[in-house]
Amino acid sequence: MKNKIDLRIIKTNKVLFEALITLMEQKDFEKIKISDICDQALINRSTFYAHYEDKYDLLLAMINDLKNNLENELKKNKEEDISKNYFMELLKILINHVDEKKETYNSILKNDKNGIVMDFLIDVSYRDLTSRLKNNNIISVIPVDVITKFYIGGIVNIGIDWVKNKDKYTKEELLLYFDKLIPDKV
Amino acid sequence: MKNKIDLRIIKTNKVLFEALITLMEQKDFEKIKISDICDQALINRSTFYAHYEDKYDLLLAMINDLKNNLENELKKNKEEDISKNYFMELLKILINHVDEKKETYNSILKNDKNGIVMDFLIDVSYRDLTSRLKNNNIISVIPVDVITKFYIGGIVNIGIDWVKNKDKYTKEELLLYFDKLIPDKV
DNA sequence: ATAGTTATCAAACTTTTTGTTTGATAATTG
DNA sequence: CAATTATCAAACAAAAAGTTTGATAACTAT
Repeated sequence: MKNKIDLRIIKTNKVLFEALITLMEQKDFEKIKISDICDQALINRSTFYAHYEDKYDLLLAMINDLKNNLENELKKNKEEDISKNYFMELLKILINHVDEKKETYNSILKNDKNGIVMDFLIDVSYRDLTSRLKNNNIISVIPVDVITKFYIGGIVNIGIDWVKNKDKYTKEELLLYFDKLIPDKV
Repeated sequence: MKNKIDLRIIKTNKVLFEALITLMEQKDFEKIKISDICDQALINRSTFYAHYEDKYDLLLAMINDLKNNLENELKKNKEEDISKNYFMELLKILINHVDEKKETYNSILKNDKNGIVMDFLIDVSYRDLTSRLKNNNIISVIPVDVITKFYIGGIVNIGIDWVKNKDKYTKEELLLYFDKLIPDKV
């Protein structure tokens, strides 16, 4: 009784993800029909319904997949000393992760209405960001989660710009900008 | 030959806007049917099509209306000395504007996929924000529009939080937070 | 106040898209 | 290789999107 996942399922998911990304590059999510997705993915429409309720369900699955991917990436690179301030390390991993999946992120960010990407970035970076800000004086005046939202908002907004305009500046410059813009310990 | 706008048109637009806002408070934009909007607005479906192509068209019209509204607000309050640094003034007007239309902004921000609100906030505040940052040393290291995107992103992200959780902190506190978080001239 | 204009309406209709069901077939697993 | 099951095509039913019509009521302009 091994619980191996059927290869066909994996394959179907893969082509559906790819199809949706391709289509989202071309047009607005609103305008994409389920039949468009199936045509692009070369699968039968009834197969789509065997896996997902609707296209929004598919989008959420994609975002979730991305999140898991990032979390694994972080786990791999971060079994070290917790006391240290790893925020810049985290940003570096994050930037590389986004860089490798630029098309996906570009498509998704355009359609991430409820800020799900924003939310999981907050999730992922909350601890290290507050750690970086710990001894800074602003933290005594403003609620921590407000500060966090502020800097994550800034990071994501620059990130969106970077993803959209791939070649305006390099990964290294991006990282440098973040370092300058986010206050360090005093 | 006066070109007065027919009252019925104004009225229809009004009820359509209100209907969409009401529905967006209740459910996701994706799930809202045009017939839902018409039912809520108490108008005939063919009347809807006489005005808008689809519901997305309606949403865009609403956002545009909001933008015009804000721009008028700013014009009224800013015929003064240009040389002065008005950024905090601008934020104050902005906060009041959003506060007066909290429900609308709350609904729209949930569905503003392409960052249209973000874009028009950048439009509106670009000049005064760069003016505030002018003599700050970061501006020499990082491209101006990158810095702008960073701080606008932060402001909007806190703004979203504020709009969603109306009573976590007051307008005055919000303004104070912005003042602390956005570096001033040296 | 009224004549002329036009936005809205109800109702019936076509087209598009969604969602479901069937049984046959081919791919995968153990 | 036998058993399972995901995919398929094809035909459906149901829901939603758009369109068209001619009648009516609301509005504008004189």
